[in-house]
Order: sequence, then C-alpha cells, then structure tokens
Amino acid sequence: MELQSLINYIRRHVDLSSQEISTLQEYVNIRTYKKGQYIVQQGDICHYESFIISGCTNTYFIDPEGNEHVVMFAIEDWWTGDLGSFISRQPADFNVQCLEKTTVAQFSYQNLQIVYKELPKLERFFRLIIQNAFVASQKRVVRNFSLQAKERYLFFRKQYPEIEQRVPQYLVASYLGITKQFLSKIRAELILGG
Amino acid sequence: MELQSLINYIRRHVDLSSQEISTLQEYVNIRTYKKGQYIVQQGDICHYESFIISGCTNTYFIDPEGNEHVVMFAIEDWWTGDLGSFISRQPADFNVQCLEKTTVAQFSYQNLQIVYKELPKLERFFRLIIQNAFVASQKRVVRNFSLQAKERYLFFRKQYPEIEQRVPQYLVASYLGITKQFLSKIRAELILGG
DNA sequence: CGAAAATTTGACATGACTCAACTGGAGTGG
DNA sequence: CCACTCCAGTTGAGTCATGTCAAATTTTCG
Repeated sequence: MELQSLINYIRRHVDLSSQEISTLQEYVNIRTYKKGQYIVQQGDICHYESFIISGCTNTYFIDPEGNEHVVMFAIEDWWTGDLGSFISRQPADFNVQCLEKTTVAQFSYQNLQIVYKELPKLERFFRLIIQNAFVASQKRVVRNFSLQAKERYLFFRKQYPEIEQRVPQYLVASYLGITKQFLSKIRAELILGG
Repeated sequence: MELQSLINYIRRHVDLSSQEISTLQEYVNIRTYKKGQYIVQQGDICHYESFIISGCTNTYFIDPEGNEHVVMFAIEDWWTGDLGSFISRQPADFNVQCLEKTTVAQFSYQNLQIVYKELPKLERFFRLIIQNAFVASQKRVVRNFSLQAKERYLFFRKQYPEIEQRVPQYLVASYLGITKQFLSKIRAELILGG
C-alpha cells in the first residue's frame, strides 16, 4: 500500500525484517494535503518530518523586508519539513507549501524518539539520510558562490529536470537566488544562443 | 589528556561510561599538523573525520576557472574534513589546510565503522552532530540569498568573532562570497559610518 | 632592514535588480 | 462565444551592488 515507497526507500539504506516493518508502521501516519495547503508555517513549531509518497512541495521563507525566498523543492521519495524547528522544538524559519495534491508519511517528534529506541537501525538510517543532505547542502553553497546565475540555472535544469516541469518559473528563479525577470532574460538568451 | 576535549564534547550529546570511553580511545588517533599543512587535498580521498583539539583550518576548493573559494573555517571543538568524500570514498572536492599548528583527533573510515558497531550510541551522536551541521548549512544558503554582502559580513563578525581574529581578511572575503577588495571597501565604510 | 604578503584605494566595467509596461494563456461568467 | 480578469511570463530603460584591474600602502616576518 501507500507505505511501500517509504519501506523501499528505507531498505535501500538499511535492512528491515517484516517484523521491524510492522513495528515501524505503528508510528507513521499517512496524510494527504490539497494543493496550496501548508505542511508547516513559518513561526509554528514543525511537528513532523514528512516523506513524500506523491506530490510536490515548496519550502520558502519570508525575510524581514517581506521578500520570499525558495529554499528547496521536494517530490516523491524526498523528505520535507523544517528540520531545525523539528529537532529544536522552536518556531520554524520556513513554510512548506504543497504545489500539488500531496500525500506524505509523517513521523511526529515523539514517535520518532520511540522509533529510535525500538529500532536502533533507524538511527543509522537517518544518520545516512542527513549525511547526504548535508553534503548536498554544502555543495549548493559552493555552487552559489562559484557559478553565475545562468550556470546555476543550467545545473538545476540538468539535475532536476522533473522539478523544472512541475513548478512555476518564478519559484525556480527564487530557488536560484535571482529575480523572475532575470531568469526570463537568461532563458531568452539560451533559446537564441542555442 | 588531549582526548579530553573530544570526550567532553561527546558527553554533551550522549552519555558515555568510562568503559565506553576506553573502547573509543582505541579507535581514535591524535595527530598534529604544522601551519600550512593539508589534512585533505582536493582530488584525494578523505580518509579521516577530524575533531579539532587545538588550531584552525580552512576548507576551500578551486573551481574550473582556477579561483579559490573558502567553504568553511573550523577551530577548537569543530569537526573538519570532506564528509562527502569520506562517506562515498570518492575524490575530495575540498582542500582542508591548517592556518595554524593544529592538533586533531581522527577517525579513519574503517575505525568509524567499528565504532558504530561497538558503540551504537555514537551512531546517535553523529546523527545529532550532522543534523546540526545540516541545519546550519541550510541557514547559510538562506542568508546568502537574503542578505547583502555587508550584512553577511556583520553576521559573520557577530557569530564567529574568534574566527575573524584568527584568519586573514582575504579568506573571510572568500568565505562571504565577495572579493577581498570589496570586503576592504565594506570595512572602510563601516569604520566611517560608525 | 628588506622582501613578500596582506590590505587599501580608485577608475571603470558588468551582472543582476527595480520598476513599469506589455503579452499571452486559463478560467469565468454573462 | 465574447469580454473580463487574473496570473505567469516577457521586455526594456535606468540603477545599484559588486567585480576587475592596476597601483599604492601597510603589515608581517625572516
């Protein structure tokens, strides 16, 4: 059923017996959000880490001047939420909004603590996941400094072709750290230049 | 002795019996680098995760155009190395160079795998550490997009006053993603403007 | 002290932003 | 089926933040 994609995903990182899977199931909830709904809102405490079974989300924040900045997108088989808020139990910096109807598998903070106790393997699993996320984030910092806007766009398009299809262009611009107008100009130039 | 700072650090995150500490000690090596020496070089495989007991390091990379970009600094009680290379056993993207004489406690890849087996608590410990590192990295992405160079510099100065004292200004500029000339102008303006 | 490294300063160039107007669908309702 | 609106995307003129290059100055350190 719906949890299958999460189970497959976990099994790519650690072994799980069917015994362990049924334990796990007790602590996960499936939930579906409509397009436009929020999984987390900036200022609230983020109560869940969410694994996307289907759909697409946009993580963004509003800075003190009122400008919106896209932090990341997430689609099937990605995790989403505000991890900083989730682990510290402090108000979230980010909004997580569904760009499509989105079904997720959620761990609440309490349940996740129980899962760590009962299934220590998952401690390892989450370490591996977060390790990868950290490395990816660090590489993004590096790209943002060493590449120009046009190159960042080309990288994004190549790395996440599916996401580019599914999210509006002005959000892609924000993710890249540029204005929607400038992205439009970059695209015009790319079409002309080949 | 020298390992004490690492032990204290770990104990801030998980409990360790003296039994466990002596197990741990078998798998850690202390090593001292001179100023200017490299702990990792771009293109090599990063064999160690290093905890800094004393000293200061600069993590940077050279992009295809030959420009250097500082990724991070690290001082006492921080971890350093190229985690992406360490976990994937692939060539490092980064150089880690000592800006001062630097003493570190190192885990080799093999030893760390053993430690995870023998002391599952450390699986948890490293998950917590990396979680924090990931959250910090994500926030840095956000700052880089929402703040101007001058504001990023002021944030850096406030957040890491000690690091600013210890590393040359041109490396700070690179860390902030600006040229050394422009940082110099920002500083001139700050001094005049109060 | 002298040489090399780090920092500052100035003139000019450019990548990216702002603002404002315009284009072109995708509904929506009369 | 047309007129209207709304939203995403495009385009252009002017501006600003930051970069480049080159030279002068200061600091560091053998």
